[in-house]
Amino acid sequence: MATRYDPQTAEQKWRDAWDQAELFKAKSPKEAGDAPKAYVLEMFPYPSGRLHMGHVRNYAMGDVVARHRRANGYNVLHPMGWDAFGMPAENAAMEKKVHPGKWTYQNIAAMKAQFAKLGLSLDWSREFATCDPEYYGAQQALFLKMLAKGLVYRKASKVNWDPVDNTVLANEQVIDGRGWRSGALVEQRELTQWFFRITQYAEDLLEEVQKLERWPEKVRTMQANWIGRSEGLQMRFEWDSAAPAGFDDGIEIFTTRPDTLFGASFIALSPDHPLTIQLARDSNHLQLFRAKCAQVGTSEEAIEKAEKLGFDTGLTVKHPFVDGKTLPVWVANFVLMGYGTGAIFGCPAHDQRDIDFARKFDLDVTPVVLPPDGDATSFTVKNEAYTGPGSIFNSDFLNGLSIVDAKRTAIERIEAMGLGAGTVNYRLRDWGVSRQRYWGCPIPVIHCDSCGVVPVPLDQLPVRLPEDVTFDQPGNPLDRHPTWKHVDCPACGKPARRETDTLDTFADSSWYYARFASATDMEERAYWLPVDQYVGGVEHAVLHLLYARFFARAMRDVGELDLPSGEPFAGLFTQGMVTHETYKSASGQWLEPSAVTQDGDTWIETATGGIVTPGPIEKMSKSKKNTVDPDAIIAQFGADVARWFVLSDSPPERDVEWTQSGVEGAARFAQRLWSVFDALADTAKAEPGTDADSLAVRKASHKAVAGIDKAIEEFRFNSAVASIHEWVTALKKAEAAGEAVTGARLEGASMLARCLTPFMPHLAETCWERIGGEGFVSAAPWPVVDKALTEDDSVTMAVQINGKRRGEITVPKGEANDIVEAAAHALPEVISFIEGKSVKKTIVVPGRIVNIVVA
RNA sequence: GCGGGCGUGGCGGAAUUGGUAGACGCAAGGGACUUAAAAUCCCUCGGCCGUAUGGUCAUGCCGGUUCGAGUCCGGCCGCCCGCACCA
Repeated sequence: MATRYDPQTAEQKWRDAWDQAELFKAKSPKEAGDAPKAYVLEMFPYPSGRLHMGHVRNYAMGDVVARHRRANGYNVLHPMGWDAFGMPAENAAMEKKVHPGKWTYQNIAAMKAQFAKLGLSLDWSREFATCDPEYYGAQQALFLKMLAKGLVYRKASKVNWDPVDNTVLANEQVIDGRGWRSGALVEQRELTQWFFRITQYAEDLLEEVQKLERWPEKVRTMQANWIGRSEGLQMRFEWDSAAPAGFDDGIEIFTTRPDTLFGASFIALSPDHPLTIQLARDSNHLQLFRAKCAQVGTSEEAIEKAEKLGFDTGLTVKHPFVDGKTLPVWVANFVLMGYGTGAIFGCPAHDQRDIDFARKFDLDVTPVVLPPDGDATSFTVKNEAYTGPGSIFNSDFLNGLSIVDAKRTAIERIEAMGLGAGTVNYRLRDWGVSRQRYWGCPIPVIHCDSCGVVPVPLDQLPVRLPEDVTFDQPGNPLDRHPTWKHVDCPACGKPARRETDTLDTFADSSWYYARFASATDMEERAYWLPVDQYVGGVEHAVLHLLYARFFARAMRDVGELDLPSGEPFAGLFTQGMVTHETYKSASGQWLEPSAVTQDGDTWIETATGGIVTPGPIEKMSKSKKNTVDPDAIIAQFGADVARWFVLSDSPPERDVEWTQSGVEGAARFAQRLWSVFDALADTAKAEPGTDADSLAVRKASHKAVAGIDKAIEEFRFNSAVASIHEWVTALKKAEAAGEAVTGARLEGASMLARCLTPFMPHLAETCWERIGGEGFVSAAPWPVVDKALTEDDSVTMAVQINGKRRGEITVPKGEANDIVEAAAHALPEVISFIEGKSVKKTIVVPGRIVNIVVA
């Protein structure tokens, strides 16, 4: 009598059993012996308190890899923890009057319970949260080591300041010039901030990222662009007019086009350039101009692009190569202080921004690059700069040179004149990490009026966050805490103050992978790192992954990590999002999927019967209400079905659309899978037969395993799922073939259970048990493929005439070409087709195709 | 503007990387079983012509290379992502 599979009882049972057996605990290097190691890591979650489908997909993928590696004999480390510092906890504290720590640990407990239901093969013995004092204490020690090594420093810098929340905002937290939370106009403020010296590794970070072959090309490109290396010349223009105080040597500029120096017609300073600021002190006009520049927001690129603003300072500088030639010094809104030196020379003929500026303010335009087909006497530039290839002209000693040669020659000349040198510039800037927040890692230094910045002695770490804090007013609770910041200077003993800024939470996630490997043991860290397979969202392509690469280098250089390459993640996979159709009610409100019903081609609101408009398919989000709660899905269908569904249809790197019918299909398939094993439950053990039917079944099984194996290795889980579907169909068909194939079916079922384990581990265990498998299938080795069974002795080849398929022949594998050719020519459809025509040649591609070419 | 990616049935997507296009799934339609439903099973399912064997068109569009192109090359069109006045 056929039975049905009940996920609710089975899933709980197996999870308990796995826990008891400590099945997923990583072995120490010693215990592992000769087994190769595999460190499989998914980006750890922020403990929001609710699991969402994006988590399910992310962790299901990592689990497939981890379980597959384990079955293939690897010593697997697959840990989990919590990225637990951050603003949501402080927001909750303000809104719900609950301490951020309490709120966070409650969320962790709730989320861990949800995680448990997914049946992930995680080693929870290494769990930590970044807000654990042990973790952030270790991070503080690391910070101090980096400080001693010069990798951390303090400097004054401009920041986005929210005047209502009294805090610094990250660039991405500023939306249309306003704070994302308070809605207040963000101010630019000069504050002394802590910085990580990430630019020290700019060259290395750029070079090494190109070598990470198991990273997506897209991410590597994004990182390279972010680092933004450019080669050029940094030089100074000496004064023609009297030098302003403090700028005696001239103006430093950076250019990537020293070949166009003879086309220079002006110098432009950033509105934030120190000289601009100095000049503005004595000039109301310039002050007003600077204010006007500041008004143009950081967003709305289109508006920003439209208008070039300029202010003539009246100062002039000398052209380095042309005696007596001078250039006016302007202030221009399009020159950025944050790149290069904050000053440029303008060559309007060959730079679009410069030509826009020159035309507006009526400045000289002298072309110096002649296009390959251009005529030196007639070539002019109107309103469009020429940025293409060509040779240099109108340029004295550079005339006739290629752009490349002219760049080199110009740099050499400037260097000889002592005015500058060829340099490399990076877009990447040092990482500002000071945050005026409570719920983050305290920066472990003390400010003393006598001694300056004094590190907190190591034996006093961790610098703990105080518990008794209030969130009833804006600003940093650490700063207004009555006692916390008042301490004696560790150096001189006089009263001093703690640093009240905390670290950017990106710091916490920049080294957690090393902590998972071992809290303290450098050898264990060296054993596990780098992470063999990292899995996470592409939204972290730049920031998190760049910061983590920086930290790995910094840890290496302060002796915290034995990792010569400095690369923490050898393999990276970025998975797509989970999307869902959106629904809007007649009154324009977003509706949850559970609140609507499909009625033929139309949708109605279940409660009211109102007409519902289905909207675009978008990433699941609370604001659009197009979310599906994993808990509800697990309660209805089981975790295996949820896992199966998010891996089944779409390629892992692309988005997957969650649909009700799709998940129902997955549930149907789970029952179908079960029936394969259920039908074999009471069958006596039997060896596979050698008859044709048995052989066909065995071939289906062995081919399927080979395909699934390859698909998993290549991160094509959807293909693995398709293979399993086909395999199951073959095994179901074989049920009708009688006693003779029972042995082959049993062999297939045993292999199938093991292949199923990475995807539907609970169902796989139940199936394994049903056919009398030994121990846990989660601990069973991957099935061994008999190569002989994956190859057929005969092959069907298409027969084409002039590239069009006209028939097919089946020939023994490896048959000689002339025999294959003869067989093709003997086909009735071929004979009738080529009758009366002359055969020019016949192409035989062994094992694939025969193509007969006729006139 | 710069950089990267992608266009295949009603839908998500396969296609051993130049060799039988549409695997597998979803949806749809038809049928079996059933008093009925659920569940399950079977069949059909790119367009056009044809009762059918079959023919023909077809992988965004145009062209090229090749015995052979979804795949390679050139040019368009469209969509997505990242960066964006980076000198």
